[in-house]
Amino acid sequence: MNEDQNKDELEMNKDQHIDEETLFVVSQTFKALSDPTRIRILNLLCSNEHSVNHIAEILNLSQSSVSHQLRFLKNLRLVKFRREGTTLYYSHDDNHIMNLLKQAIAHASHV
Amino acid sequence: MNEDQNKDELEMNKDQHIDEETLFVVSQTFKALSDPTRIRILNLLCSNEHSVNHIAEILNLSQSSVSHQLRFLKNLRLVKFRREGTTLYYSHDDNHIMNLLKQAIAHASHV
DNA sequence: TTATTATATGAGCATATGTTCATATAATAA
DNA sequence: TTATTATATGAACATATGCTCATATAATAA
Repeated sequence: MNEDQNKDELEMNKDQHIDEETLFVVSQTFKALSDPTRIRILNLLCSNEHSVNHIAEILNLSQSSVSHQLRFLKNLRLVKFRREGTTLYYSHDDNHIMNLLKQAIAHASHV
Repeated sequence: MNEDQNKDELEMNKDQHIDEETLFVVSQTFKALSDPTRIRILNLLCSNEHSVNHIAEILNLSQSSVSHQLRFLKNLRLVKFRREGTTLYYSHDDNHIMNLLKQAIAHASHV
């Protein structure tokens, strides 16, 4: 990572008008992270890939619900999957957003 | 900031069960950041404090809508205000969350 | 006091969201 | 082929959300 570039970008957007597209992407991204089920799924995929049924079992959710939420996350390119026979193994696909989630969890867990 | 402590905290929550309270706080926090209107308000408060009417004028929103959203943000302690006569000047009140927002905007604005 | 200015609030409404249920699809095995 | 396993999908439903409108409240001025 280039920390200087990052710093400049943060500075650039300081109190500046946000264009429509950026506003939409940011709101959609945070919307993805605003639901407890999706947070639990992403947190589970933080380190390892998991199949749909495995996610459902571990988190005590219905297969349908997990599948719906994974589709949601995949549309935003936050997760990806690989196939092995009839099984799909999902994993996270956006290190930057996963890092935001980790930061928020760390921040919240010691409030 | 203590980067080592931060790193340890991130590591600690890696692929670990999130307790209910943390899950709730994290989801609420991201929910606050998931609405375009609230993002625009927080972005405006990023550097300077502003009165309710000023926010409404600049962002072309109704006074009522801004007031409702500010109440929402204040309940989550993301903003605070000071009084001057009949005017309330709002400002941001959580550097960590503001930083998450800046990161997301920076990330989205050069996709 | 009354009037004015700034903000807060509750009700109502249209839309969005997350879940369940039933069923469809896809890959593989028999 | 048919059966099985894993996953995806659409409809329906209950709840949540964000806005507007009308009005209430609070501080100050006249």
